[in-house]
Amino acid sequence: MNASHFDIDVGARLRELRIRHGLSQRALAKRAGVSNATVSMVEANRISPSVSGLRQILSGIPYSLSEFFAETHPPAEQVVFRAAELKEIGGGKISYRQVGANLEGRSLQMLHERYKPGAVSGKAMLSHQGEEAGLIIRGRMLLEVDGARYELGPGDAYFFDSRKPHAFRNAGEEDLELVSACTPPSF
Amino acid sequence: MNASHFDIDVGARLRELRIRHGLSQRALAKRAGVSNATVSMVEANRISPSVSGLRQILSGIPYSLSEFFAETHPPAEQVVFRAAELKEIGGGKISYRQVGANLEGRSLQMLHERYKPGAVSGKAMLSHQGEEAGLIIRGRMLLEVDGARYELGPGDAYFFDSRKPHAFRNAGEEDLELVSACTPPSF
DNA sequence: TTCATGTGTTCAGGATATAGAACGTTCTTA
DNA sequence: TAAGAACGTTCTATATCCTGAACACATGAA
Repeated sequence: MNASHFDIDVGARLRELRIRHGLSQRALAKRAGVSNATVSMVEANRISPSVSGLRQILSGIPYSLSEFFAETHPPAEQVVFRAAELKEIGGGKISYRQVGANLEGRSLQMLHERYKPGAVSGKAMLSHQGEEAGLIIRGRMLLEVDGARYELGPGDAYFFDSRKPHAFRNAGEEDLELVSACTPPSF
Repeated sequence: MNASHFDIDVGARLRELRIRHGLSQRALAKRAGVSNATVSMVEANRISPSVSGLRQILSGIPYSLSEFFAETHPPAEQVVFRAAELKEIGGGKISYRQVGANLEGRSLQMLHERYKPGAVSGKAMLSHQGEEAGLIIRGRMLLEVDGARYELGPGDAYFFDSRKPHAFRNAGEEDLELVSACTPPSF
């Protein structure tokens, strides 16, 4: 289904979190209300804890199951991206300039977008969960989300669930310029 | 620590996913290589499956543990936020204007930021995992990430892992204006 | 009706996780 | 040195999960 099923190493992940928070196995066990032996064996992958058991262990850090199983992203390398080197994604009437080079494994995507007058984009229905937001820098935008229409000017912004059908249009005579962000990356 | 620990209902979640994919308990059990009794009891929350057991069940859908435990966000309400109604978060020399009213349960946060000359902000060490990105609209910014310093002008952008220590400073004589996004929300 | 097939649930026994107490090691401090 | 405390690991009885086989109910066909 979704890519990247590099089945998580529960033991290693627990150990990593515990140590990052400066806790010993016994300290964590005490805070969580479980035995230190359990923590030890879970970390060594000698046993596979029940979901409720793992939840209890994590409560001592504290961490939620969602956070525990959230994909771990490799650290970012390049920090600053000059205006000239922003990667051009679109072409023609719409220009998407992406902040960041390789978004593989990232949870955030930011774009510097330019729409020529009359340019339209958008998606009918969406694949995966996510959110997107944007803020208008220059020009006028006509936004349609889930059937409703809005006209936005400089300083105005939007925020919605990516699964809703949506469309963007340059509603003015000059170029439309905006900064958008979405999670997770859609390209 | 982080808010929103509405402990997930494992049984209900599994049942929801199974039915959404048009599978009976037995069909799922067969594909996953477990007994139908297990699926039944897990869905009824009569037992709390081991992590490995749950992983095996999910392999029949298929679903990863990450996807299974991913927070389900309530649908967004308001879509458009006028420049005048963007919620002001900071004060004084730095103004943060947040896109979106209530970010509880959201994974994305976007800010329209203004720094007066000399204004500084940033964090030494970070609590939780996440990423942040930004794009300069006006003015000059001095960015420090993990010890390295960069000067950015209009159109320039940044992207880094939130856990790295970082600081922002208005390095010019005029106001600094930028759009930033981070995940997950830090306020 | 009667049979066949589908659904989800419940039961008893073998497999596995967990608690509590022991173990061996590595420090620090006297 | 030795004593003490902290660390992670290992042992054994008990609690829990998980299977394979029944169970009860619904639907559709003959």
